[in-house]
Amino acid sequence: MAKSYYNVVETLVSIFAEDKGTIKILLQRKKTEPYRNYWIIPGKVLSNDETLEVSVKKVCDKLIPFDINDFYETKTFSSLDRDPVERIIATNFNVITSKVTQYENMQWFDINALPKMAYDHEQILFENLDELKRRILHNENNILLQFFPHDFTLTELQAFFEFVLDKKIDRRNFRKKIFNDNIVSHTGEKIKTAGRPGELFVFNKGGYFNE
Amino acid sequence: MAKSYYNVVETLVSIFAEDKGTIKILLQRKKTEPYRNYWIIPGKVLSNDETLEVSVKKVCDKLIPFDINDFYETKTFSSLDRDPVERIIATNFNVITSKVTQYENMQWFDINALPKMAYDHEQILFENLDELKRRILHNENNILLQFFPHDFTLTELQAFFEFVLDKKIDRRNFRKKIFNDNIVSHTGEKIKTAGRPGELFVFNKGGYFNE
DNA sequence: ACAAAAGTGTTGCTGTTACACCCATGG
DNA sequence: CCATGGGTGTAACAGCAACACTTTTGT
Repeated sequence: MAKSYYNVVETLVSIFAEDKGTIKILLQRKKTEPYRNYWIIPGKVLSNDETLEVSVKKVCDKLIPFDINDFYETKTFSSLDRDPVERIIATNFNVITSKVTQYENMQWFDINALPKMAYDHEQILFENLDELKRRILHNENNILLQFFPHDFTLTELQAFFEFVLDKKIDRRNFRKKIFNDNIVSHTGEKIKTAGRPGELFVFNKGGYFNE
Repeated sequence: MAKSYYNVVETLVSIFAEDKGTIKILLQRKKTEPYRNYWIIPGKVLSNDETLEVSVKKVCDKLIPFDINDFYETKTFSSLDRDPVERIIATNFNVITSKVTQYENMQWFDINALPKMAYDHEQILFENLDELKRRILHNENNILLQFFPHDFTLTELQAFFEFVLDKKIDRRNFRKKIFNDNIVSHTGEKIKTAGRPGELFVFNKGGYFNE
């Protein structure tokens, strides 16, 4: 390949959602060689008349049945051999959504139990999970509201935090902190569970953790 | 311009250094139109046989008289009109170094007193200063050691923190925290100042703040 | 001796941790 | 009445904020 100043650029869109106290990611099964039947982060090659952000929106429009209005870039990957065929520069974006009905050749995976992934896509994910967790713990950009657009019980939310922190949290201390930080509102509604019904809460729009 | 999947990509390299308790950035004066005599973040167009990281190293080699071994990407910018001539995708990297002798057409600027900058370069800087400050306050990747490879007094270090936080810090509390977090070592050396000489310290290699 | 900057401790406040029992519901 | 999960308070501890005087050097 001749030296040139033109490059192929792609966006990769890592789509995350909360599911039963865990974080899942939506991956796509690759149907062609190379890496046939491996899983990939969905994406799209960038044309020279669109921005990365427009490209991300287009990918989301194909995969998510409602509008996305928030996402963020994590990193750009440019190794010469990340694609065996030609050098493609990949910029990864993270999107948070609700876990929605499934699509052809797509599946939600727990981020702790990823399938065999093509190219450097597992690496790309790994390099961004710590940052994702940091954003969750600090509720940056109201990311918790993106994970929980619906109402939820504090037990569900606690399970999610325990997943992110990978450790048990005391129930009383957790509730104290949540109420103290003023990030949730009472709905008065209850949800039926196997035992005593739990109260449902929603996230405040402007709520931020201290710091 | 015809639609194509080939893009021009450039690296921009924001070079920071500590100077008398402030953060300075090394900018380059543009000598040609457009934006003649405006200031730019130094950079370089990427060829299809080099990675972004290699490109960053090449830029640094031209501008800094010693080896750089640490830098990090901040964000990729892809607006269609960020360059009036053609669409160029820019990935910005941050480098921390020591403030060294000056180069032709280059100058160190206080990050709070930037000159007239070309293109979207001021925007690119702004979008990354908060993150830079966060890394400093948490000493991520031993970034303080990169800012202070030499020895320093606690008064100097405190001035730097006050600059980053944009507020006064109590001297006693500051020293308590620094010693508590175990990130500096005594050298026993003193430096002459206008009053009582201050002790010089160095950063520990493995020292991290709590969190 | 005085000017200039470095060095040093204590107290109150605030947030975090650790810990165990009662309550509401369904079967 | 029992099984299941939800809801609640208090005490010890740690980190953080506020506060002023003494020490070392150069002139």
